[in-house]
Amino acid sequence: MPTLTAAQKRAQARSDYDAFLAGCPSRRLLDRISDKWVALILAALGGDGPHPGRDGVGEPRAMRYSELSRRLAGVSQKMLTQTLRSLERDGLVTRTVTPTVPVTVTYELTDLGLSLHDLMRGIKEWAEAHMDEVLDNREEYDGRVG
Amino acid sequence: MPTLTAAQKRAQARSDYDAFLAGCPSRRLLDRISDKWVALILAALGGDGPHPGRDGVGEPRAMRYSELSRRLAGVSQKMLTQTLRSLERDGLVTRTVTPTVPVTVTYELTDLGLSLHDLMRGIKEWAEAHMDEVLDNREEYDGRVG
DNA sequence: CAGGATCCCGCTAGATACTG
DNA sequence: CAGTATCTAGCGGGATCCTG
Repeated sequence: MPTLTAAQKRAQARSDYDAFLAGCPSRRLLDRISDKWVALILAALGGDGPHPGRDGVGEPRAMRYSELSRRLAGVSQKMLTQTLRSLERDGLVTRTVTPTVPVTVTYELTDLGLSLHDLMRGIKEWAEAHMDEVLDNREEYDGRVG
Repeated sequence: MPTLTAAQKRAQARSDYDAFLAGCPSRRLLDRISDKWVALILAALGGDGPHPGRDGVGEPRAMRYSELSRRLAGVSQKMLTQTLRSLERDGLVTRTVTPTVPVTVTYELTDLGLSLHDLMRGIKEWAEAHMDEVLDNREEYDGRVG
């Protein structure tokens, strides 16, 4: 039997995935990554956000748990831990434990996570950039319909 | 007093929005658009998905309610209607009622919606393209952690 | 055809308390 | 510091019935 490389098998399988189909695994994956905490965690680890003198763009970097917790204002420990675990399981972030005392845990994007971040960053920035336009649209809609 | 153009006001306001902040409106907007139904509706209206002989890329087009309902396999009327209303209110899609009998309703992307679609399409395609990789990662993680 | 209105269940986010 | 464990209220979301 002919041996397929991983890349070949992936190319083969890719055409079989369609998120429009209810039963397709990619539908569930899409659901997982369509999450505000995922978007914000990837953005944080990807180095987004206001940096002094650097106009909101930074390098991907490792961040500690508490650092993330502070950055994602309002996130509960539960959601942060839970989302990080899910991302780790899917291979989007790595979790590194350094046996200091107290223990130090850092999270970092994998290459796979970085590839998603490049897309997700756009979403977050879109939301911030078009906020006013959306607000205007809502006002107009509510006045027209409401 | 100096008059600001809409573009200037938007540029001014943009720097005030930060989805990392819990109270920022853009956080809620990010939450709204981080939704699998939003991703799939935009993808559908943007002309994504398998087209006979066209390798999954199509033109943006108007779609009827029932058409969308069929395309997004497994979506309930409630979620479809609800999501479409939200998108309409935010100015991402237009809703056009044609007084035939029975009535015909079509949805179409606005320019704003189209701009988001360009980003969202990437997410859906990412999920489909990297499904196998993620599946492998999960298997490895589950075996390692158990 | 394209929804509106209701009922209701399940899961999940959030708060709280505890720990290595 | 970086979580785990537990509990609960709330609502997301599906099912169902109805209508212009």
